[in-house]
Amino acid sequence: MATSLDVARRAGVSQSAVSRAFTPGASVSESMRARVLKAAAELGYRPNALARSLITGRSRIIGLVVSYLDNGYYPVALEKLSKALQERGYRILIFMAPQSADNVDDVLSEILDYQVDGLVLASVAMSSDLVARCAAAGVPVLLFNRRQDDRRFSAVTTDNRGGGRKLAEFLIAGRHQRIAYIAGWEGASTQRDREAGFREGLAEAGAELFDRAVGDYRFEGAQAATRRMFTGRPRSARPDAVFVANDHMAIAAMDVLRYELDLRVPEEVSVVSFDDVPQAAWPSYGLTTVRQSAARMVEATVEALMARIEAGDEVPRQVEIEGSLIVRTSARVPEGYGR
Amino acid sequence: MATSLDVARRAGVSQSAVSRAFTPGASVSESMRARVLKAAAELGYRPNALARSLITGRSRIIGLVVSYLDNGYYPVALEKLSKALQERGYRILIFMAPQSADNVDDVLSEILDYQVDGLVLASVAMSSDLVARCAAAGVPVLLFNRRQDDRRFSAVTTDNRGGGRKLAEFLIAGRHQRIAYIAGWEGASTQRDREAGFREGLAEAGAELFDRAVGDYRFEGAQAATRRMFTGRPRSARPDAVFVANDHMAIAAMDVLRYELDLRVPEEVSVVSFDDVPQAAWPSYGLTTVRQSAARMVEATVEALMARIEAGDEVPRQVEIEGSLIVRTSARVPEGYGR
DNA sequence: ACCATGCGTGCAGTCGTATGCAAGCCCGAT
DNA sequence: ATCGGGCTTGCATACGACTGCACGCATGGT
Repeated sequence: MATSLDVARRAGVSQSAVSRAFTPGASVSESMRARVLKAAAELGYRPNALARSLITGRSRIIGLVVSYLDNGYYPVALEKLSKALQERGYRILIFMAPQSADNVDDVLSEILDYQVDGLVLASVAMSSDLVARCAAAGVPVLLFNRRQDDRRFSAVTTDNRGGGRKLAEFLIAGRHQRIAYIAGWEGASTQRDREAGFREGLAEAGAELFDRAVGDYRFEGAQAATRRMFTGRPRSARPDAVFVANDHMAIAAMDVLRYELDLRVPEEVSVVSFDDVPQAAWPSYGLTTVRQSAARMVEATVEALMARIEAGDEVPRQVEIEGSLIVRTSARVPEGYGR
Repeated sequence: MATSLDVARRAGVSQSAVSRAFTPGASVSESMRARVLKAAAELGYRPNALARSLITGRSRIIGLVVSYLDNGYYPVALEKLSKALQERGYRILIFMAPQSADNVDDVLSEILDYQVDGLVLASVAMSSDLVARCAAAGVPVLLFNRRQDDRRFSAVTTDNRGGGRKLAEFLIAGRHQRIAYIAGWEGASTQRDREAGFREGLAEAGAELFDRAVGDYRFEGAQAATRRMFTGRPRSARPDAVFVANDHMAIAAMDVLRYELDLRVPEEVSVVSFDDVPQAAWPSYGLTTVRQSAARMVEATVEALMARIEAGDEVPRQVEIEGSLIVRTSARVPEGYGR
């Protein structure tokens, strides 16, 4: 690999000149820049990003930690995030978080070793010890799709509580009598907020949860929860509507209802959920769901990160994006919710 | 951030000693190492990976270029790849390739600036100019799920030709009369190989393609292709079986067949495809497909990369993994293909 | 003719860590 | 007591690029 010194020698200039020719805004004459670029092209030279980062203290790398990629929401978000950051000259160093929360700290430490300019945690929590280290290192942390009451970091979420409430109102309007809930992983703020909003919505109509099970945001978890909830009971003791905490689980639940338990959806059971993953729109499912707009969340994420990294803002931001109800075919549609 | 020099001072030793304490296999006494680690812990010190890479010439970063993340196969592969590399102490720098192949070179150049130790191109092609630069930089390139006749880089693929042939045999055995094909993006080797194998299989049974359309490996492309193929013709002029070049498109095709055209699958039309993405197993689709094992492909990928990076092998490897036919419910099942 | 101004350039030091080399130490063998 | 050898340690330099500083030169105004 050619270095800036090689280029300098070939162009008959100093190494500094080469550096400046590649640094936007540096003080170089046009003729000098042209000469350097010519020599660089001949040698196939490109600046070494690592060496540059070492001295500037900015790597233009954003660390991303993700836990589940099987949930269709995250690939979409990742793709958008990556593109948006790429446009601004940043790259993504990606880490898969192990299930067990203990190891997350180890993984995060490794990321920090790479002097990332920012950290995005997608549905992942972090220990307060690590928070302190990030703060000390001046690395802004952004929680994507997770809230933590600690105000030290930025967070971008959907209005999960409001979304939950909308779903409750929708089901109530549909005159459902026995409304159940299949919960996500209880440690997640999305789970807590969605449930809280849902319960609030029911309570306002004088209703309450008919049944509840936990699916942990996992496919198999949702299958098991559905079976538990619907088998071995007389028809009148079974829910006639279920809010499944996210689309990923809702799809699993619907398939169990239809293909294992021979129940018709939405005629016998209405299913609603949250996220609006691409698969939710597939006609086989047609999930009525609350859209958590990946585009808007990513936009807010990038903006918040750039504010801290480039503008040097000190105060973390907490952004909450509204979720809109998308009415499809998986649940009985009440009057006035025309589709 | 604390540096090795800070640690050295606090422990009352030289900076070299600190470096050695963090370098596995270096010559340090146990007592010295303990002393250093203690001081390091007190300061929250961790070696700066960028500085280390600068001097060792190895970044322990693997560049990954992906084009489609909406096809469920890639998230799965990405997750496995990331985990496997993480275990070996490597991280992934990810890049989304734009649709237009022109920009891929720019993107790749940026990756190379980070002195990656290796490059994985998932279903992405690269110009020969870039190939030369990678070779010059000593960066091994691995084509994932794509073949290129250039033998200079390693490639890991499934036996697409063999898989296509298996599907042809399966459909023939099912006594299908009018067998059609919906192609992927014609520039892709997977597309060419799958089609070639499929045609061979048909030819051996004395059959040939009844119809053909192109879906470009895109969801909307497959929908359009299906409509074109099945509308405005009498029943007897419509295919009674379709091989759709991958699951991602097959799902789109099935939904069009069932929900737009009111055709029953598999009773009126059999659908088979390739990949075995997670969604293929969902009972709503139950795709009969050729499994392209992500686990095995990733395993081969990591192995090939490590051979070149760590063992210093010079010769690129071309690995082709067998694909097995997974029989589900989207196609009529002939005798002997018990399920 | 003089000086103030400003731009363009090179020099040299810096970022944080790794590592060849030589010096120091301890130990056992002769 | 002497010597050789192995194990530790520190010194100094290198990796590749950025950047503050000072200097040279051309310019313009008086």
